[in-house]
Amino acid sequence: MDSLDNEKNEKAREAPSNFIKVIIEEDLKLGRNDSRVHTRFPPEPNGYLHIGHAKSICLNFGLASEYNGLCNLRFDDTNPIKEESEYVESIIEDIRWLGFDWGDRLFYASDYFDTLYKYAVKLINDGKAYVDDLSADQIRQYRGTLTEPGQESPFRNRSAGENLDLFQRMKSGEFENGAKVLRARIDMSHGNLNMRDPVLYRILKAPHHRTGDKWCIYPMYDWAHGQSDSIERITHSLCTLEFEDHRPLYEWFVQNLGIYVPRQIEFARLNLTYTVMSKRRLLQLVKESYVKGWDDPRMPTLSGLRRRGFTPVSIRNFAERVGIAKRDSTVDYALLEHAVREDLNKHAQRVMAVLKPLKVVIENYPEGQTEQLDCVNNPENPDAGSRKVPFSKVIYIERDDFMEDPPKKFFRLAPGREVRLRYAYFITCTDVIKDENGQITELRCTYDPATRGGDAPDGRKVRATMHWVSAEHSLRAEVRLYDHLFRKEDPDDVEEGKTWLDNLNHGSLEILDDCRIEPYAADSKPGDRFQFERQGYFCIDPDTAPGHLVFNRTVGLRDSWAKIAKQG
RNA sequence: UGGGGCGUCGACAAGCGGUAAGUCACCAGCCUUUGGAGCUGGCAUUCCCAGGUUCGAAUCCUGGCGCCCCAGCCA
Repeated sequence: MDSLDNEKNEKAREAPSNFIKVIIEEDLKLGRNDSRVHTRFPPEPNGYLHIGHAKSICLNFGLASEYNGLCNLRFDDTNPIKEESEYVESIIEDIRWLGFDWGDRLFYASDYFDTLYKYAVKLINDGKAYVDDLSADQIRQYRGTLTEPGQESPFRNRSAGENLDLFQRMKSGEFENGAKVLRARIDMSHGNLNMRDPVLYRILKAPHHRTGDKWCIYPMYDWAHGQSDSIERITHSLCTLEFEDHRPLYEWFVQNLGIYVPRQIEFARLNLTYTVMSKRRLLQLVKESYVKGWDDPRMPTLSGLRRRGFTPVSIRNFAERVGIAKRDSTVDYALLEHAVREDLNKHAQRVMAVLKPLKVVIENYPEGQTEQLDCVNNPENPDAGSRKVPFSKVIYIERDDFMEDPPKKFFRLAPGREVRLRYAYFITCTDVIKDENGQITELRCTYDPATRGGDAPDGRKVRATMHWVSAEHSLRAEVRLYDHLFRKEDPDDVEEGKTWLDNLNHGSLEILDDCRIEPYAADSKPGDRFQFERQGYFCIDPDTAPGHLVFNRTVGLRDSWAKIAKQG
């Protein structure tokens, strides 16, 4: 291989560029931040991580590794009412699973509560913050509107001494929830509402998952976030678009405090078709039992996708492919599916499983005989080797693989037609047996002993190759098929008076409890992944118990027959 | 006559004054013991619109139009 080819290959493998990399490279070139790149992923522990967070995680950790920098994990735990340690644990597990490592740099905004308090005192002393006695309602009224300026609070001009005293007493619990707040003293007529004397602290007599009962006042996110980044000396604070107009406020804080100024860059959050991504909505789906939990395989949560069978690599590749930009966008769910198929195709063990069994008796096959046939484990990877699969007189095939009166383009089994049983024999359907209702209960076929392994010595061709399972040797299994959680690409596309919940797809879960799988799967463990030949990728669900296999369908194989059938 | 953003193929997304990358989806063909995978080819004479600058504009200027975010003591 010449060097040009090498160069080409390298180029092809390179992660795509984006506007944030351009900014970072510019900063590096100018020697800013001593040429450090230090990012962070700052989740609030009030819910489970979803695929949208994965985009941000891959971005932040990816950038750090690409530029030999560091990425911290920091929990933004400033609201004890909504936050729980259950969530911090799940978040840690999910990020690790995705394949990222923050070394010893696991932080919490609550680590900085003391520092933040001191910063607030400094602002008070500088006449840049004050204690306000207005109620929440009054504060809202005084704030003005989008088009009209706000009005200054009557408490805005208290002396530094009085403010200090009041603030200290807020801290020690002297006042009730909501009685007072600490506000920054900026500009009540600013066009940017965030600059109209934002609240810094509120009184919240609630125990915190880490600081316990130590605090009666808690910092607002806006007050905590930028300073936390500053304290950690984050060079590039990446966040989503809605924080764009908070940036001037964050800069006002760190500049007036005289501390390190991180650079905030905003990018568009991920939206995916056929699902919802807001934590509020995901929480509602869980709480109101529209799904079975945060890790329901239909959920776009990382725990849901994991249980569904997605691999970390597939999610990382997906995150890379969606790109980073500032434009609001909604990514086609098919891109996510493509990413798993791509990974699983290369790595998943092939196995034969019949989802909807139809009994087939091979009349000329010797009664009581069993053969062990050689089957390839993964045609994409010769090193995966092969396995033996038992064949016998009575087998099951897929109901959908037989049609009594087939349309022109249907190549599979039909009366009088010959097809191949994968890795086994050619069989020809000789008889169709039905019950009193006319339902097909069984097929009679003959086989050609000369076609053992699936090749006809006389060179005769068949149009179809079908999967099968020996009735006597197969294992019974439950298989859960999943479809989109919502019927519409955009769940918010509703008629007057309806809500996104009315777009829930009630057929998103289909349970098949009489599936048959070849014995190879007998010892599989939760998380094991397979390709069921001709059908899709499946993984073992944690509900699996001894003697009761449960599979989740991660994603189906692309199905060109389904397309043809649909067209009629 | 509030502020902040954004408009490039059905969906994402490069492009940074030199004549529209790539990916998904889709279509056609080849190949095939998975109607899978793979391979080949097709898929924006044009970048929201209108003017202007320039030899040359998706890129620069002017003016429109459209979409998103902000009035939590949530993050």
